[in-house]
Amino acid sequence: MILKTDSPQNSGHKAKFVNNYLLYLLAAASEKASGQFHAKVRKAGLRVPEWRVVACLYDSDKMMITELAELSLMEQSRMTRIIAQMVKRGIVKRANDGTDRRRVWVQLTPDGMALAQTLVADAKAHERALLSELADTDAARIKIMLQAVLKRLDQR
Amino acid sequence: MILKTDSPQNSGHKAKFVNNYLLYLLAAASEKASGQFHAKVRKAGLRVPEWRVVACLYDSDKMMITELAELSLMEQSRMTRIIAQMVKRGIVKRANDGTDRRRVWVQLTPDGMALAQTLVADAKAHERALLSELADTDAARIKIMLQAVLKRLDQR
DNA sequence: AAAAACAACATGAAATTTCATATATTTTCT
DNA sequence: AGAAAATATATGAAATTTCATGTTGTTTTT
Repeated sequence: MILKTDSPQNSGHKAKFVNNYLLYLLAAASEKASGQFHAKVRKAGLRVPEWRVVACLYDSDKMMITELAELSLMEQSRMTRIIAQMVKRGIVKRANDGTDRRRVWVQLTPDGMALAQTLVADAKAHERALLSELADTDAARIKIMLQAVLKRLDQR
Repeated sequence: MILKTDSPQNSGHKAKFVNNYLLYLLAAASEKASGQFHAKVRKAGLRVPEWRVVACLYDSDKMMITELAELSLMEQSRMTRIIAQMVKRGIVKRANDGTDRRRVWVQLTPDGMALAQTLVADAKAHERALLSELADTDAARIKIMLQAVLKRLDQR
């Protein structure tokens, strides 16, 4: 019986780390799944962080800078500047809070809302297509699973 | 029978978009799951993109800039500059290819390798802890699922 | 009712990132 | 072989991001 010799690259049988590492898989899945849609976002004239703001405001109609930052997974000072730009471009507006004068409420303008509706519809369509591609895999239940993961992560 | 009135915020029964949107769930799960470990990375003196390089090189011992960029989910020009910094700090070194003079092979230095070993061990421990927290959920199978998703995404 | 602690947002300055494009080298095509 | 296309990396310049900290306003303590 003839034994195959390992190729030099492989001689040690060391299992690859990265491609089997949860945090990498999550990051890679996120990046690659988002790629296509983010191209659409840019064609609509928004950058990804701005799209996140728009999507958040589509759900809530007004949010504080801090809330937007947390939900959009960004730092507050960055969000402040992103909002400033979006105000200039007429996508959102800022409003004061009647009782707590520290707060800034951010809302979509009519233009912003139009953008939001278009892009959310696109996002839903894109998601349907993506999920249908995955339908025959374990991956079909991925959303439920990710929601469970997030719940755990938020609990700690 | 008394019917509850909706709170104003909730009066259209509009289902929230963001928290049920696959691309958001992926991004949020990735961010939040990584948070803790990335703090360790920074304590070890690396930033996240640098840790990614180190992890890749732990697996492969030499990689081209382009390969590193792709696997680390970054753009090539950014990777070029990150590598330049890491060379200065003695974490990696650059080497030429004998036949193709365009290529730059990046390798860990002994110091870099030591760092890699420590951090990969930490990463594995952190992953074990994370997965054990999720063990009683659907989420336990998340890695298999994500690998399936990535396979699909890479196929297109 | 001060003082202290906390919370929300803003901002300067350094560093990083992006985008477009340049340069050098190899491959492919005709 | 020569031209054209493709590949690998580098780089200038503008824009964004980060980090630390400042400011203002509110809540909690004592």
